[in-house]
Amino acid sequence: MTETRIWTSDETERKETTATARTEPTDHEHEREHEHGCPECGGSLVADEEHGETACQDCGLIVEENEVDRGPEWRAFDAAERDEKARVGSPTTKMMHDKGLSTTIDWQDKDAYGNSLSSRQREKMQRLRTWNRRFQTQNHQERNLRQALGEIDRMASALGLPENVRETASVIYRRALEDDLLPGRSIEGIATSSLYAAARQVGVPRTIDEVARVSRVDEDEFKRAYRYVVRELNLEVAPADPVSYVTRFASELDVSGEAERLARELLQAAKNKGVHSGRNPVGLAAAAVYAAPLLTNEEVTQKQVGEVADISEVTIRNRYKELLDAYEADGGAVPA
DNA sequence: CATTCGTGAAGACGAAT
DNA sequence: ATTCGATTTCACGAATG
Repeated sequence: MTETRIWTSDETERKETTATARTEPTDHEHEREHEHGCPECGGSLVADEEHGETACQDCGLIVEENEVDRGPEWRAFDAAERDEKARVGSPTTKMMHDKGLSTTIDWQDKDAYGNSLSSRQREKMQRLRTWNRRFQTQNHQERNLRQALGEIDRMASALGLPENVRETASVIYRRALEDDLLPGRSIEGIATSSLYAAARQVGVPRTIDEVARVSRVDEDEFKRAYRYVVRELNLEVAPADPVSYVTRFASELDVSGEAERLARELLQAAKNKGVHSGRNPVGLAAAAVYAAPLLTNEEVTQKQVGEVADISEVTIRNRYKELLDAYEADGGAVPA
């Protein structure tokens, strides 16, 4: 059996039609590829930047999906060489909905010049179409993914979350998609939930409020979706560690490093005494960040802490006493 | 005057029925 | 689906500095 070379690049059709109606001027650093017309009907192509796809205005054919353009990693010195090299893809990543690979296959058994194909070739095309259809039935899901991953990326940036959180969020979202959790739910909600869960799993949690603020869904829907996702996916999301909020709250309040260290100790003591169970971790962190400066004679009001942590003053009051008690009982020397 | 503290009513949530 | 228990929040007033 002869080896079939599937990486040949000649399905790249490059009709040189005059530049068609682009809805917007080329505003990105890199030049885009679709100045030619639609291969299906010849209609003009429209690049939809938001969804990252290029579609035909007339027949709706999606010519190129997932245009996450990271720029070519090659150089071409003339047109021929460009054609030669131009089909290399972007690096694949889980953050791209189809890892950058997708194809469209015509249903007609004709070649590019309109001639009929041999039976052998027809058979081959049939096989290819079968597979392609499988991808296309996933297409609506892929659309979801594309939009969702974009959202995840946007929110993660807004929250200053590192790359690995986005990757994790992508994985979670994919699982949700595969398990058919989406029907009846909003993409936004699930995407937001994925990100929130990912942040917690990776150990850099954000509060529900923080996440909800950058999300397009309201907080209630977000929470509902989150619980749903966690339950259905059996995600093991340990209660957030209060300590992981301390640094952020402390720096926003400009408390001393000494106080911040003390806050961690308070929380550690609380954990040792088991005072923390059932309580809102954010509340604990807030209380610690309020209590610690008191012990080091710094000025921080409940109100200030409450604002940066989105926790009511009442809760801080209730918590920080418990923290101090636990700290004392745990052997910490409490300065008067 | 601002901040802290305590209280009861009310809402939200998870677990159990 | 409802009920129950615990937690959190809100609103208020009192005490403290």
